[in-house]
Amino acid sequence: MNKPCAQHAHPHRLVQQSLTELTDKLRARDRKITAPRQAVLDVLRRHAHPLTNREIHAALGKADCDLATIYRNMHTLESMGLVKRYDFGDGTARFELVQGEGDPHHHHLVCRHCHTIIEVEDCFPTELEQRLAARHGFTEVSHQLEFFGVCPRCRRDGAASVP
Amino acid sequence: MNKPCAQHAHPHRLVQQSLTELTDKLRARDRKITAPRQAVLDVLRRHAHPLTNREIHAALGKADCDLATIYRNMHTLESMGLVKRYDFGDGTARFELVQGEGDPHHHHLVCRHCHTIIEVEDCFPTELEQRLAARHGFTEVSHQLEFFGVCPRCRRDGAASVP
DNA sequence: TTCCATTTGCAAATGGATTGCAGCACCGGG
DNA sequence: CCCGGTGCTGCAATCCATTTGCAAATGGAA
Repeated sequence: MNKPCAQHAHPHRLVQQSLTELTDKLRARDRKITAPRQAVLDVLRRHAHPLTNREIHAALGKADCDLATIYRNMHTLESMGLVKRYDFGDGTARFELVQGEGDPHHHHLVCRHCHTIIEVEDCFPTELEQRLAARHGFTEVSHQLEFFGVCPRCRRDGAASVP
Repeated sequence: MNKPCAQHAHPHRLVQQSLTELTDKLRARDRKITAPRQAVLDVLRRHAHPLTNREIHAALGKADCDLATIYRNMHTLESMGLVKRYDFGDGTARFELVQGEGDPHHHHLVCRHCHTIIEVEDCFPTELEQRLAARHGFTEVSHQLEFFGVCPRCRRDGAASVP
């Protein structure tokens, strides 16, 4: 709670939940098991990094479904705690599957040029968060933290990666 | 650099720069001193918290100018380092005047209901930032951190403040 | 005062996200 | 196994922050 957490924890977040498990979670919450929903969960399941709704939509092959449906489902899944929303400050939300109950939230290190994403297991702010809550009488406190920079590759290639 | 910084630092960020000083900064960077620009700076100068472009626009009284002009100027001022952009995750950017050279960036604690903003002087992540940069070979690293919660007043009033 | 690059106002265009609505599908009860 | 109600979906329209094209207006150096 006060420590820098795992130093060199999982370099990649691996798929840990089967589609069946995820489906069960839907069922447990009285949500209908629909094709679009399963397709979305399956896409998220096989990606280690946050995806935008558009990326999810593109990743759906033949299971294609309406973008609006994806937007709606992401809200649903988020409120159910199955996915977590991240904001990289570029105006589009990104979603990642939550790995079970005690999955501690994490942060990201994003390349400003090629948008490569590195998962960051460390998390300091929680401590600060407690202090702030106490000092200002706030409740239900949470925080959002992301890191930005230029990755080794983009630095080498010059800033010509993404205009 | 490794410490939690000031514990009970300035509860409010005060106006520290005169309009003249700000204007001089524009001049120093070969920017034209125009009415809209001065008006915007003056509005920011007299507000202790981040403002959205729309709020700035509304705050301009007779000095009214086009919203697009404000958007363009905020980009300019940001690239000049005169203002800093903040993202509270609600889809609209907010800007705050940077208090001179060594003004250490800071963060905010925002009420999810009434959107009250509390300036947070503490800043931990810089340390983590260094570690991340080193570990992954990233350069020009920066971070963005904001806290969210429910303020004492909104908790009392029930979640009826903002729909 | 003159000239030109920078700015501005206005209107149209973008792009992510949301919503109204009618039709379809999941799934518990019969 | 079939039926009906509630929840979902597709589609199109809409919202809203932000951006952009363009011609006219304006700083400010010569």
